[in-house]
Amino acid sequence: MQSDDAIPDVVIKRLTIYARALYQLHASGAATVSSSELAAATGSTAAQIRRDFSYFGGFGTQGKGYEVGRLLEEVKRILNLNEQWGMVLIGAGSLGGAVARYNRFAENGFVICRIYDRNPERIGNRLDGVTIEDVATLRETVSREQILIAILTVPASAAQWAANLAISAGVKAFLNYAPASILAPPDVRVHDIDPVAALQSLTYYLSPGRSDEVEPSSRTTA
Amino acid sequence: MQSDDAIPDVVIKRLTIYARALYQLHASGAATVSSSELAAATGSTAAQIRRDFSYFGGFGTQGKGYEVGRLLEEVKRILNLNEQWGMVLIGAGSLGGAVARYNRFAENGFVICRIYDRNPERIGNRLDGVTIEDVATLRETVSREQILIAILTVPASAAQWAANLAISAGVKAFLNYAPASILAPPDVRVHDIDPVAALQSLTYYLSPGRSDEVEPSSRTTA
DNA sequence: ACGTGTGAAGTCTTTCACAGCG
DNA sequence: CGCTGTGAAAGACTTCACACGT
Repeated sequence: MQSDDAIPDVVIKRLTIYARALYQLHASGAATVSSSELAAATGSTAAQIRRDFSYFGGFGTQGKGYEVGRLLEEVKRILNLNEQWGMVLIGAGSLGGAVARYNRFAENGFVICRIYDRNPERIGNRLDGVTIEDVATLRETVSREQILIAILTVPASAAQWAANLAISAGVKAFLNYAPASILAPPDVRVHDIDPVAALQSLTYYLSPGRSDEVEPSSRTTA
Repeated sequence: MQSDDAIPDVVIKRLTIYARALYQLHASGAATVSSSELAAATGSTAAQIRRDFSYFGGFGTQGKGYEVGRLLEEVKRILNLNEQWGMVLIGAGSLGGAVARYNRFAENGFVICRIYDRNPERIGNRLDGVTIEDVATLRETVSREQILIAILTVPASAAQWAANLAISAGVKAFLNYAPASILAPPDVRVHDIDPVAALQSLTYYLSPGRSDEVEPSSRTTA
């Protein structure tokens, strides 16, 4: 009741986008950036950016803008990006394999420490340098190592089961690649990555009837 | 068209989640579903679901609920899922390879027709049965074949360039795997998939220093 | 009885617009 | 001056709660 200054989720999401742009600005040697410049780089608006940073007190200088290095550090601090995060990958099929080999995780401080599967043919194999273990051993190991993040790359039919197991081991955050809704208690956060769902929401905005042998009479112009 | 005012984007996004649940319900033989049952299956609320469908006129029967097959068909119609959508993949590196081999696209009516790269060493190779072509030929082919959807799997530094090229060829929707913000005109829609950004917004909610740091004061809801 | 569809209310988010500071 | 930070207004979305059809 005392500090109901909860930051909206959507602000946190935008912070990650600002961080991405600030990394680039920093690398390119820019010293300062204004809210309108950052807006142009991220597809946001200047007012939005100023409001977003004002939730954390504001990091700018009037008349000048924001100091790029300082702002990036502040964002990293807010998002807890100054430490390495250990993660567990559940599901070592083709999707799990592709995710395990995605270099940007480790480059950004997210390290896959453990990989689990339930298929005996996969257990014992290595994937990107990590041995695939029996998912039956997940709870004991993950809770002992206090891993808080799990990546779900299991079939949809196993997703809730795997999530429940991870939650019972203390996992508090999921990156869910399974095409299924995960039900979890409020202190556990789930971020879904479903490329097919993403495409399906894009096609809503496209008029039907293109490609194959459609006459060139119907076009979009939306 | 049918609508007098625009449907919120967030409603369209939820429609894809409802579709996922309805597919499963339909496959499991369920004849009807109530808004509260669908809410339980998708992590939404009953009122939300009724409101969402009411944007399209409402598909239910009072006292009974929704007929699963009918509702699924309505959602598919709204989202334009009754046709095959051709897509172009730009960037045939390791990420592009993984995306090209992701089976769920074709299973859901999204077919990668063309694959482009700018690297001569890759051009001519095949990826999941499709020959990698020189990106210099993209504009001519994509505009002729009226492909409206592009998947971007290029490095961040090439993302805007590739997007501009695709837009000039008539592409109206992007699934953007590059960790960069794409700037596009308002009639072009971009959906970003950035797993690192997703993790970064998850770690905001995790207290840093997981092996110690048990602050008895600050608790999230349990 | 039961569960939908929807005005109305409530809550959350964005945008405006400008005071104030470097 | 230019640009931030922020009250206030506007707008968007969610939830409530109940009339109504089956």
